[in-house]
Amino acid sequence: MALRFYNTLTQRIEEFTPAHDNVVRMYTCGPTVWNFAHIGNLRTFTFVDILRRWLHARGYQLDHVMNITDVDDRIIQQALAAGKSLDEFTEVYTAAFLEDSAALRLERPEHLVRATRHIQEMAAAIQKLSEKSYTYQSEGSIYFRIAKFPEYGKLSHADFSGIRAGARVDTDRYEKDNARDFALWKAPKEGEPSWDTVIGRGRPGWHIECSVMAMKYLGETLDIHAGGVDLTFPHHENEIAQSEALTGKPFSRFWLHCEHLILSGEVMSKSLGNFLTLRDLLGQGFHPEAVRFMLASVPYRKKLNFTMDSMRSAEQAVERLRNFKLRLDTEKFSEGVNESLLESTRQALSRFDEALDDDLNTAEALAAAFELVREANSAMDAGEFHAANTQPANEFLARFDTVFDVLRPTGKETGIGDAEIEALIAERNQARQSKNFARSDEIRGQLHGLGVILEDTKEGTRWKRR
RNA sequence: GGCGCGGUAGCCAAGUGGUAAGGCAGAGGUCUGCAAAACCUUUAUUCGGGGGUUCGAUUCCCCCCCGCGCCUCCA
Repeated sequence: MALRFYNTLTQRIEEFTPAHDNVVRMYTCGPTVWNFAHIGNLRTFTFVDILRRWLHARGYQLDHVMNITDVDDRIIQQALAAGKSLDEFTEVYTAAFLEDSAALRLERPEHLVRATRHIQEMAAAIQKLSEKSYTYQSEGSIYFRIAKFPEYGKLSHADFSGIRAGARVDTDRYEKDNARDFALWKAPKEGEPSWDTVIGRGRPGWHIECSVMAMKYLGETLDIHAGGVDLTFPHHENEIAQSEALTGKPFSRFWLHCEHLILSGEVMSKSLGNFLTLRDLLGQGFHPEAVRFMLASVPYRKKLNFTMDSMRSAEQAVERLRNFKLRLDTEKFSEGVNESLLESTRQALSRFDEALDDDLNTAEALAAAFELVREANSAMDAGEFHAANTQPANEFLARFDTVFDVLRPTGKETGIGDAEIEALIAERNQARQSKNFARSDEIRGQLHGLGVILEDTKEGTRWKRR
């Protein structure tokens, strides 16, 4: 079956192909750089990465824009409190975000764009919306009038026609005609950053940046727009309203939303104070690949229940896969081929592909991988894994790793080179021969301290870094 | 109240109208100088509860219970 995704817009699973040629035009909402990203944020970015990689594996080229929101209320507030300029302040967290992304092996989008570098374009877009009478001014700010956009609500599937301010909507705070109207442009305030533009001095509202930057780099209709579920409303709904009011064309054909990461029964969030950063986990000794595995292993439309156990579990699971790879690379297999295993390998591959085609079912894809690992291990144990089975197995792992990318350990400065390790192992084996177990255990312990783990097998000692 | 998601073994978690994937942990075993590491085997008569449809439901329908999210800044 073909590649298909659940589209929030239609609430259905739909077959996906790009609208034009072979290029997928995709926009995903990136971080607001006012703090470190927590692993809930990173889950969404990992989902985007898996999406990218799978589209790529399926033969598509990518033209992907991710924004960095570097101006909004929280940022301004924090920067002010820190006594820093907006740029000085956001630079720190932008760099941190890029570091985290690199640690998690998230592919870099073709365009990583910053809101503050597109202020004039936003102003121009707002001006155009005003010319089309989609806006009104109030106390120096400019609002989008949703009553002018009848399709408002089509993404979140809510009916906003019977307009009534909800009990929890603070109607006093803004001078708005309708509680759901949203700010396109905010009046300048003393001590806050603002820009001079064709529509006057001020700063942009949150939603306009995505519409403007998406269309600037990708055109009026995107193939895919993705982000976290909590952005569905109002952010993405507002993006649709603005963009489609502007162009009269559908803003995006597909809308994909990643579910939340849950910690102790609640959504991980800064405001609840129950958040963990990647740095926290790495500080506890977890490997970045294990974090990546943990985040990728639960299909994106399911809530991910985070526990320290799930972290340890991920760590072990990655190790199991690597051990298999190590065996494949180091053991000597007799000539010939195990036909039945060859067939299993083929089946594992098609099961893997089919799973990811099915709205990125990563759990199912992993099951295909682990089942093959077990079968191949059993064959190896029984001496029924033959030389000609090596390449197909390696090809499977290569396919697996183009998406999951966890097999290669993140290089650490262990302070010991391969040759040195080999030499110590040779010395240890001599010591073992002469029953000098004190010395052999000493070497084992020494290497262990350097993150090198020895495995004594029938075929001799092999080692791996951990 | 509106919209949406979910409740499957100790934990995480797939899945299908035809009799429960996978990972971790646990138990047993193989290997080993001892270990470690690794590998293998094993672990839910049962899928929140109650009805219904069906030859057959965890999977479809109805009701109920529980948890969560969005509806306000939020990945």
